[in-house]
Amino acid sequence: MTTIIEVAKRANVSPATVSNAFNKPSRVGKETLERVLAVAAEMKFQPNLMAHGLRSQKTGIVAIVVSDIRIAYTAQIAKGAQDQLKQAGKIGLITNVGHDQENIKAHLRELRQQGIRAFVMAPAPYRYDEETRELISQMLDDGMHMSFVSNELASFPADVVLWQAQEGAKSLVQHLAKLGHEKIAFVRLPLNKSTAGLKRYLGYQEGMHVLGLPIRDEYVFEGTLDFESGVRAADHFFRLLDSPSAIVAHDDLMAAGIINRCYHLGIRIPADLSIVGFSSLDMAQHLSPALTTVGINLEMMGKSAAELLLQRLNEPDKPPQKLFNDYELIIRESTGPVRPDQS
Amino acid sequence: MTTIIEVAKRANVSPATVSNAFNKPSRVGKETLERVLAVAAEMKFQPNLMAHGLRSQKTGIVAIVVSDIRIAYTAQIAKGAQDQLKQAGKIGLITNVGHDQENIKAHLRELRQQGIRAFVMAPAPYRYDEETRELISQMLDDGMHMSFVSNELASFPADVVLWQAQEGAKSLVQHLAKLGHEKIAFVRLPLNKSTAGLKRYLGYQEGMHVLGLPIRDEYVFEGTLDFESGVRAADHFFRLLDSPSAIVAHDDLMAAGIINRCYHLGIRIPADLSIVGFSSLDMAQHLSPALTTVGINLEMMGKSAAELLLQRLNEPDKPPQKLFNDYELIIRESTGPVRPDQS
DNA sequence: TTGCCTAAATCAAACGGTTTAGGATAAAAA
DNA sequence: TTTTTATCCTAAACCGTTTGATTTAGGCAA
Repeated sequence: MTTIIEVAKRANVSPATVSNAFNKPSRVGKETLERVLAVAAEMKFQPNLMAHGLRSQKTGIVAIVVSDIRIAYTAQIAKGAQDQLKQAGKIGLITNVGHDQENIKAHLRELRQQGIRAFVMAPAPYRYDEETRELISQMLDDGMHMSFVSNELASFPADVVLWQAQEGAKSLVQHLAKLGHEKIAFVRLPLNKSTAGLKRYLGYQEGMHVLGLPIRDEYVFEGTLDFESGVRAADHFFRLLDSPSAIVAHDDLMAAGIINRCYHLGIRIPADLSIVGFSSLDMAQHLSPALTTVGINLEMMGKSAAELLLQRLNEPDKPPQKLFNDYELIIRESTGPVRPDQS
Repeated sequence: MTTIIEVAKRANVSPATVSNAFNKPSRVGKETLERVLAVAAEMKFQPNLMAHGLRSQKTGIVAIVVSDIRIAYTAQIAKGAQDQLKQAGKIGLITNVGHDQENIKAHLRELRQQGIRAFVMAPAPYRYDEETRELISQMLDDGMHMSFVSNELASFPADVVLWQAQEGAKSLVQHLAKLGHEKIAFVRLPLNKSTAGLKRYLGYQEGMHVLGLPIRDEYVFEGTLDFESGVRAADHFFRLLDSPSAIVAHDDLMAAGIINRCYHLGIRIPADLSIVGFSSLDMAQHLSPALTTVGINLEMMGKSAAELLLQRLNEPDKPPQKLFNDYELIIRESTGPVRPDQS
């Protein structure tokens, strides 16, 4: 383990100068700077994280706070953020806080206690409650830096990366319309429960409106974010006298549930019914049929969030930014032209 | 931020005693110990990780080294390990090293340089090459502690947690046999590429042997660990004059590929064909049909690995342990009785 | 020459714990 | 009573950096 002192000796300078060479290059003469850096590189010197953190009260560790790393959605964001941080010489500590609010707060407080001052937060698919938001707000006031990957938290005075969920939903509807569908149903989340849920539903509404199609009450089913909801939604729709020819599901997982129900009922996709979802699952492409979906490059979103954070660390007083990532309509097997007798 | 000094003052002892109370309780009188601990708890004292690490050269940080956190298999193990470590007051740093061997080595070296001395390693689904194994070997010699979640690394003198892959494969074959299947095919990985691949194949062989069923060359297809291989395997089997009535796939992802091919060919599952896989995907349950599979509690495996590591940290000279986790046969929708004309 | 200013490099004191060596006290042994 | 031993506790050094204060060395004007 080469320390700063050894480097200093070898370069004929004091440890302080070596430190400055790394942290405040401007304070060091050009000549010396080069020499020190060269020696450090040669000796493969890497500043000790502990010592650095202890003294400077800045850890170089950025916490990537996620709700459930087991979910592909989350994992991709986390990976993207971690990669980006690593590239900037920082360590991204992926922290799994679950969705119990007490637990979340305890985690955040512990991280703060440990001197971690920078956070990438990706709460989805869960949400933070009022108290937790209060804590976050406090932390921001205390000078911590945070960058959110979430629609929910867009109101905080911090950097946020999100995507045009509403536009995405609209483009799904338009894709279906182009295939001749008019009886398009939607499986949504409770509107007051999730901003993402609302956005997607509004997009559906808007899409239908633009096309001059009516939104029928019985074509909107409200469920929760799971497979089972898809199954129930399917049952609901098929029980209608005039059942839809296409279904937009709030999430891939719900779409998978619908597909499963169709499988059991012998309903052919896309011959009898078209289905689309919103990309959360890597697996969507491996379903049978493979799911048409609106995809977001989650890894890129993680990267962006980390990048915003890094910028902020350098320039703390920059006004908060909102970054919109592009979505992409991924057409796969689950959508096809409407059956003539259905339209 | 309450420091050890404040606690010391409040408890009328020296900082050293507080430190001892936490780290070497036996060195402290019963009376004092209780008082100190009580005061510490009351003040919500948490030792500063940096300071602790700096002085003691033990970080309290355990690196959880995975190849790709985006894969559900990996994420579950990582989560389990992290939870367990957290419970023991340590921080589990999930580190995504990818599968480029140079990168892996660089990562490991960096972690070492940072004073991290304890590792949970879960390389799957990738492997470490000879050079990387050499480095790991060195690190073990240098006194680092490692705990592996992998069949591949069972030969190292370190703790390993694995599962009875061979038995699992056998139980799949037996399940199919009980349903009347005799023409059972297998999709395997190249045998020299992965220990897991070999184990599962051997289990298939053994299962067939016990049942007195022949293993036909044309019923064994060799592929790689992806969806596409499943598709190709399906095509191969269906081209046979006497095609199998059941397929065992090395992995759920391959099984998903087979299912997809059947979907397109109009082959009904399980009426015409039964399919089973090995649990790697959370999504297996969301396929249509839901996949019968051999499941392992990956989170538990992660927990176990962390637990072994923690034990070793306390007792460095314990002989290395191998821990076998139980598997579970999860019967879902993709298997059913053989068609009379098929047997 | 003297004085003043600036830039570059150094010094020494933290940061918040752990560890080592040793001091005080009390109990046990001589 | 004195010496030894064991038990608790403490003072001070130390881990590897950073950081304000301080020194040193030049450059330039007066």
